[in-house]
Amino acid sequence: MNISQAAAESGLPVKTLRYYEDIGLVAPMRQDNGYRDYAEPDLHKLTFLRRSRGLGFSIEDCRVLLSLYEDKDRASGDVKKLAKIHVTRIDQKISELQSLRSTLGHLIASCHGDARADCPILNDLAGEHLS
Amino acid sequence: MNISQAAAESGLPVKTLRYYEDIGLVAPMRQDNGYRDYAEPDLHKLTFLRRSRGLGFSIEDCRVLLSLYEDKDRASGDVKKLAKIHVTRIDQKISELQSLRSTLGHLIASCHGDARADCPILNDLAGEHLS
DNA sequence: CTTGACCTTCCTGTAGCTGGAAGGTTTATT
DNA sequence: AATAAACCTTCCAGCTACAGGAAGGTCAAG
Repeated sequence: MNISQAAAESGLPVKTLRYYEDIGLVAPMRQDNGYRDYAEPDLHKLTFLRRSRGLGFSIEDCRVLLSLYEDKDRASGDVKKLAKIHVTRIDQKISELQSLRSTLGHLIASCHGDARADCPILNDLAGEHLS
Repeated sequence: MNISQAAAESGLPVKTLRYYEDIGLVAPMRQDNGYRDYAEPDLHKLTFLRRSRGLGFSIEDCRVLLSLYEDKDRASGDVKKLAKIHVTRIDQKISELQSLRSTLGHLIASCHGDARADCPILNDLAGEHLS
């Protein structure tokens, strides 16, 4: 199967498939003319990657997940551990963003937002309340 | 003032100060020996940048904010508008992350996480429920 | 006079691709 | 058969916002 069809079936861009081969994630066979030839197992791996990337796992996470996926003797505990670490990172990111959102929300609420020059948002960014 | 002291006072790394000069954000004078010479207005701008970056504004956002900050005739509405757009982006990111977190949470809860090979997380990533 | 702490510029690398150039192959149309 | 369109290939550059490090100049202390 040519690269464009593999891209269509996996839901990933053509460029991404070539990139994944470059970094050693999914290396398809080659046809006589040098074109990449994606087989069923390759397609499964690509779909697996699209989904795990979609869940925010890094490429290196995916590399581990993929090896676990292909290792029929792996322990599910290994996978769960990785997923838990990932959830922790996500939770941390969420709370950071919520904190930012709160601060910005207050600043926006305090700014009259008209044609006048006085702006509490800029004043705060400049650290005016400190000097 | 030398770069390392400017870094200490602004709370930004030395590397970042040089970078900000490269991209035309804060360009200090030079001493006779070629060393950068940061003056008060430069320090204010650096602090402004540290704070706005800390609130998650992109460098290009900061460039606009900085020009508004230096424009004594600007309208506070312009600043408010930019801040609101930024809040929208943050809200979107938060809800994406919450959705991810929820999906991952369900997967983790469904995985017994022991030494057995059967793993609902990998099964889901592989799209097994579809085939 | 040397040591160490500064400072300079320049080059490379990070994550995860995306876009484009230059060129070969295959397929469809004329 | 010729040509055009649509594929495919490799390789190189660029994106964000810096960080790390090499090679070399400058300055203050002992």
